[in-house]
Amino acid sequence: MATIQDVAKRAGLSRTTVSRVINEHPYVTEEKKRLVTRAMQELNYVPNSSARRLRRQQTETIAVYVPRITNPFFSHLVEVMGKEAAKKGYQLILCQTRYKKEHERSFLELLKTKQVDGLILTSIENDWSKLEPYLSFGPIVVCNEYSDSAQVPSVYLNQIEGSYLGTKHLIDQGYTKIGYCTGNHKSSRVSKDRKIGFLKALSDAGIPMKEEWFFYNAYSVQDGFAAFKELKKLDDPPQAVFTGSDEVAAGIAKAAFDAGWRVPEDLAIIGFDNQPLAELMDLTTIEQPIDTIARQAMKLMVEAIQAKKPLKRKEVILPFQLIKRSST
Amino acid sequence: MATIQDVAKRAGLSRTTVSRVINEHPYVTEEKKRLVTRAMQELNYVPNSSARRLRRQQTETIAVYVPRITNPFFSHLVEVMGKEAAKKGYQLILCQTRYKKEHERSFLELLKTKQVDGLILTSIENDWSKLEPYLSFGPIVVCNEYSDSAQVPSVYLNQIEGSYLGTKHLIDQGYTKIGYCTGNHKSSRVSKDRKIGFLKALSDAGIPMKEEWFFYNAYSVQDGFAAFKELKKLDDPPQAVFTGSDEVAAGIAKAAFDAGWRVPEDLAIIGFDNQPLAELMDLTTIEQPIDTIARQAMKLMVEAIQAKKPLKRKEVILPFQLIKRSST
DNA sequence: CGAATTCATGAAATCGTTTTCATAATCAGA
DNA sequence: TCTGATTATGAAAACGATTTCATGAATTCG
Repeated sequence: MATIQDVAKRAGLSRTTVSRVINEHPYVTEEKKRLVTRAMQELNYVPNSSARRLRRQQTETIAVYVPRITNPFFSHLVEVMGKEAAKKGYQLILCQTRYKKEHERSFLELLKTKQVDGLILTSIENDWSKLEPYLSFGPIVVCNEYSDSAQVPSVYLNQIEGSYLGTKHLIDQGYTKIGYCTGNHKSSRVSKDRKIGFLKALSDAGIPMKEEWFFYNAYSVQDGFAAFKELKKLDDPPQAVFTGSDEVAAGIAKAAFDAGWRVPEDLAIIGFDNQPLAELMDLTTIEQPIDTIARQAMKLMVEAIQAKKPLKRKEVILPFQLIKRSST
Repeated sequence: MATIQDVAKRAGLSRTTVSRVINEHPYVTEEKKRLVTRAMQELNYVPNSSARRLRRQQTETIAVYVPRITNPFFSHLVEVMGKEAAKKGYQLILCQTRYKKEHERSFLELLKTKQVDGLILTSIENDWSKLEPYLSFGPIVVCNEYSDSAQVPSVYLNQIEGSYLGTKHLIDQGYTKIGYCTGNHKSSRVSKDRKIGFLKALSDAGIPMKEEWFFYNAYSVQDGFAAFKELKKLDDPPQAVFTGSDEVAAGIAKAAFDAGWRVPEDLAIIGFDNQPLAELMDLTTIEQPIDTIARQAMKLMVEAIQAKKPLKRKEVILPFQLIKRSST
């Protein structure tokens, strides 16, 4: 492998000048520039990024935390972030926390050991107090998930409004017995807020809720199947169900259909995210502007890295949209 | 940020000894080991990975190329690879080529500039001759996609067999007018082989094909909708259709259903991949052992990196499985 | 014309590790 | 007790870039 020294020798110049050409510094004559460029080509030279990283103290790499990349919501988020990052000359390191505190923490070392310039968190497993100390090693941007105590920029949606919107829609359609089927992850602010919004919509309308209409730990299509199985057994089942994702909604819809129930006559269902699957299954759902979230978060991150200023708390709150289809 | 020098000073020892403790070299007394460990803790020291990379000439990072991470087939692949990589102490850099030659090429620089130890390609856009030269910079493993000329390990499935299996199934069910709806990407060996297998199954059974029953450039649910629209217009439409993905199959099934067609009576449909969506829509499909592919590819990659021997051509060919559901 | 800028280049320091080499101390065997 | 291996440690080189500093040439300005 050719080094900058080899190029310098071949061009009959110093390392410094070669470096200047590479980094487009001023004060290099056209003639030397040509000499250097030619030498680089002849030697098939490329700067060694480890050396550059060490000297520059930056890596041009950003870590993105997601629970699991197979979750379409997160893969969509990552797709857009990857595109944006590439545009701005950054690489993306993918960190799957798999909903585990330990995994999340283990990836934090990336920032500490200077393997990445910053962290984008799309989910938070640990208490913020556990993450906070890492801020001294580089910027962190939170996106989708959020935390009141986090003194960093966050791009998110007001999930209270989102679930309120969806629940209100069910109420407006005339349903009064409404179930709730979500992940309900303890450490997740998103989960908590969705529940708050749901309950608020009910109480605003003076509609009662029933403990047995709550189904938790539902993330996948399979979980939707299971939830319907429970629901079906009830003496007094809900007429409609609010879910935390299109997968869960689709699972319930499919299971209901297989059991001979009609949607929405026997059971109305509302999903969340507006994934391709929701269109396929004709599910009413609540759309989150994933592209915008991703782009905003990446923009904030790059700004933070380049400004090298300490990050301040800052909230970018984006709107939801209800997509009405035939399942409600 | 504390450096190894600071630790050495605090412990009253040399950099060398500290380095030995960090890297668990022999010949350090327990006493000094304690001294060093304590100093590291007190200073909250972590080795700087850029420096280590530079000196060691390796990055403990692997690049994975996928067309788009939102494609569930690829996100599943990446999920498993990420898990395996983490287990073995490697990071994953995600490279989305977006089906573009230029993007694919631009990411190749990662290997050249020593930002990653190796490349796993799950799709190939450029001719192998364009990629070949990069082998001198580090190992490349091909996975899912394959190329006859590539002198590297490949983990893949014999797509001729896969599509033959699916098509044969349609024929066995009694269908004689069979359509074909896939991506048909020119540079993709997978595409080519699927078509070969499809045609072979037809010709083995003495069944004719018709040019107007071929639909190309179909990747998404939307493309499935469009394909059905075309299909519906035909005077003599096929009775069954072989597709290249569950998304496309689902799109066709949905469009058919919306148009009042019955599946499979009016149109039988077979998908590919066995994604959750296939179960939801009750689609017969062909399952690819994604977990195994991913694990095998990652295993080969790590071996290649650690052996530091030049890679040889090697083929790992895995079996398909037909999942029969109600769409055929 | 002399002084002050601006332009152009290179030598050497620097980034923070790991590795090689040298050296001293300890231990085992004859 | 001497020899040779083994254990334990540190000084210095190496990894390959960028950046600082110094210096000389060319240009501008009063």
